[in-house]
Amino acid sequence: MPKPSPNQLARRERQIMEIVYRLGQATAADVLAELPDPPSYSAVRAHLRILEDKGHLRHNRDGARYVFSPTVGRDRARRSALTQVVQTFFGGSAEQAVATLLDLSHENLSDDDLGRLSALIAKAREEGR
Amino acid sequence: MPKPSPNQLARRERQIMEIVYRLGQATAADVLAELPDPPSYSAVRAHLRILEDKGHLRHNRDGARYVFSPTVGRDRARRSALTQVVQTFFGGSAEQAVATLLDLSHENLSDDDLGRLSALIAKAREEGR
DNA sequence: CCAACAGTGCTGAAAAATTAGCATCGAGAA
DNA sequence: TTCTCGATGCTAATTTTTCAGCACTGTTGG
Repeated sequence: MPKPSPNQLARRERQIMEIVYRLGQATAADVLAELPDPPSYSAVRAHLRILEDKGHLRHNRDGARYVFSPTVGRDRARRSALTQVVQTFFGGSAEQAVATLLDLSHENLSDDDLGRLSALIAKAREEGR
Repeated sequence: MPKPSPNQLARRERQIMEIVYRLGQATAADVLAELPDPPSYSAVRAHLRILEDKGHLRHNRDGARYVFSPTVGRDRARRSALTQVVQTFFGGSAEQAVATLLDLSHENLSDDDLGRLSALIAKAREEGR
């Protein structure tokens, strides 16, 4: 089985994968509701089936319907996505990425949040030496 | 003029945009060299022209050839990309994203890097209160 | 000046993505 | 049980993406 590579996905497929990642899990109806320029219901189901074939999604039955979830674990998907962005937009500099992230959402970060991050960095410095 | 929305791009178009973002600017030959499963030279040029039509790229002449660069400024593209990832994979939690980023590349971060970040956080805490 | 070369614009066609329709199956209520 | 509603699997057709070829233009070195 080939490893799921999000970069190879077509436009709709990618949109759907993002929705499923964002929701954690989703039915065809859920996806349809979130999709921009939504196509028909059966079109969405067709995509879900294809994405399952390709190994990006799997489904569990819930009564009569299928609930889809990503095959790649949450944490791994997160790391993969961040790595991608850091490479593409920050020349591989994680420091720059963190700096931008802080600046980007400093209004949304509470003092506690910042405290925890500060502690994290301190710990990293400890381990680094 | 519609705002360039990377999420609407087709597979090849997105791959090409990522290359141009990574390189900062690029000629058709540059893009071709970086492209996986590379098509013909003229195919790449066709894509570049279309991307320019769509408003994602612009070009400057350099002697005989065109050098393409993104229309969206570097900083804005960075923020947009990070926001996207934070929303999709971290439920909007920038703190979690930063934490993952630190863990992800703590091996690549020098003590100086961490020091700078620490200062950044301290500054954010100052401003926040 | 004037080849030789590298780059461009455009067009038409092959390949892939995207979609809707239809027949079927299963769960739950009466 | 049996009917009904909602969900599924599949297929075929339209639309979009992707691609290569060709004729033309500009640059540059001899």
